Amino acid sequence: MPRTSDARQKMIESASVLFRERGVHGTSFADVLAHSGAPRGSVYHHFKGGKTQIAEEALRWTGDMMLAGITAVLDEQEPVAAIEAWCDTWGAVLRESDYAAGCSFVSAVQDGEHEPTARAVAGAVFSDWEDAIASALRGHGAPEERAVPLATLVISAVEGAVVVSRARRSLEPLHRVCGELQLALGTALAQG
Amino acid sequence: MPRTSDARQKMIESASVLFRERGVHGTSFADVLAHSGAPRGSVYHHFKGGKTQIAEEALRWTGDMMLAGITAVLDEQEPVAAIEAWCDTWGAVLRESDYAAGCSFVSAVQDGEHEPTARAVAGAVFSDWEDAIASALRGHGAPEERAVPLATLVISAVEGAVVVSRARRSLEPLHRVCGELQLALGTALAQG
DNA sequence: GTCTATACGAAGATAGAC
DNA sequence: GTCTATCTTCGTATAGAC
Repeated sequence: MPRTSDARQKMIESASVLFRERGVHGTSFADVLAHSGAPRGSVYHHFKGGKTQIAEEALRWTGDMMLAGITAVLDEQEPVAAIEAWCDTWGAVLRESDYAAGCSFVSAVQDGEHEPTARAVAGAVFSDWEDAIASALRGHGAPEERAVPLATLVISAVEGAVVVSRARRSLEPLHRVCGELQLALGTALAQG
Repeated sequence: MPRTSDARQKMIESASVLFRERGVHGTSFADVLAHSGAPRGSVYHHFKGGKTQIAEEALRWTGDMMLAGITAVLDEQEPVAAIEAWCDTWGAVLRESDYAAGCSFVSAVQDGEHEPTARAVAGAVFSDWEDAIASALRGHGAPEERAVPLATLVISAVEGAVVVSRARRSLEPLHRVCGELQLALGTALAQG
């Protein structure tokens, strides 16, 4: 017999997947229910705050998962190699979804006028990622005053490249940005 | 007496403004009419293709305006200085809108599952910008094989930085990315 | 805890008068 | 060319039965 939290967690994970493709504003409860197979009557039982609440929880869950992935790569590889690992992961997401999926947090920012809570979560998630990357850069010889700016550059450039690659339906923009980012970061680390 | 095209052009320009803040999917006809003051009955008279058509035309108009701005800066300044000019412009947009406004084309990509035409326009617009920037970089000593990748990096990083700055309600991410982009581009041009 | 039914509003689109 | 009115669909949210 399934525990009561199973349906709830399934909805969160389905919302996470759908937000990647359609954004928060573009995803309806019907979409989440169809994708998760969760019972229709349980939505407001589990999420009394409605769409705002499920969006907030799904985005936090997504952000934590991605942060874990980012730190796992940083624990095993040099920063320059880590960039390639992240871009490869994004490339797989784009290819396997035929460019339908992207980053939930970019969508959350765009949808912020309708869902301010989602935009706030995106801000917190970006900060978490930035902290993790800046910390790793310091540990690999980056000049102290450039650790945070370089981390911001990496996040911004990769997120932007995913957007451009989706628009063009090609992995080329992502590949190019990956290569240039590696060159820039390699130069900065060599100077430190 | 106003020419017939006045109301039509006003709707396009209003849609352009609203797309920056709410995206294509998040903007309704009512929003466009309220913002433009255009007569309600004229929507389907001017745009028989409905929302898809007005979105396509407004995005093309926006993209052309922005391309003109990009090339104007490139005609007057060195590439490294041009980056600062673009970031300053984006900073003003963010500040004056209290971080409500961003890039229409990022939104258009996110809304692409509902509005595929809008995503296609975004892809074409990004290509136009890339061509203009790559051409200028070639003219300022960039190695031939890096002109396009560097142009893609500039576009991706700036677009990503605008997203992160909106999420965090701070100009800091944009400023940091601006500085790091200038360093990276300066190094690359010196090598050429 | 899950169901059906339904209220309520928003948004896209159409019809026909002026 | 612009108007009002209306149709339809969709999405959020609630009510009450099982």
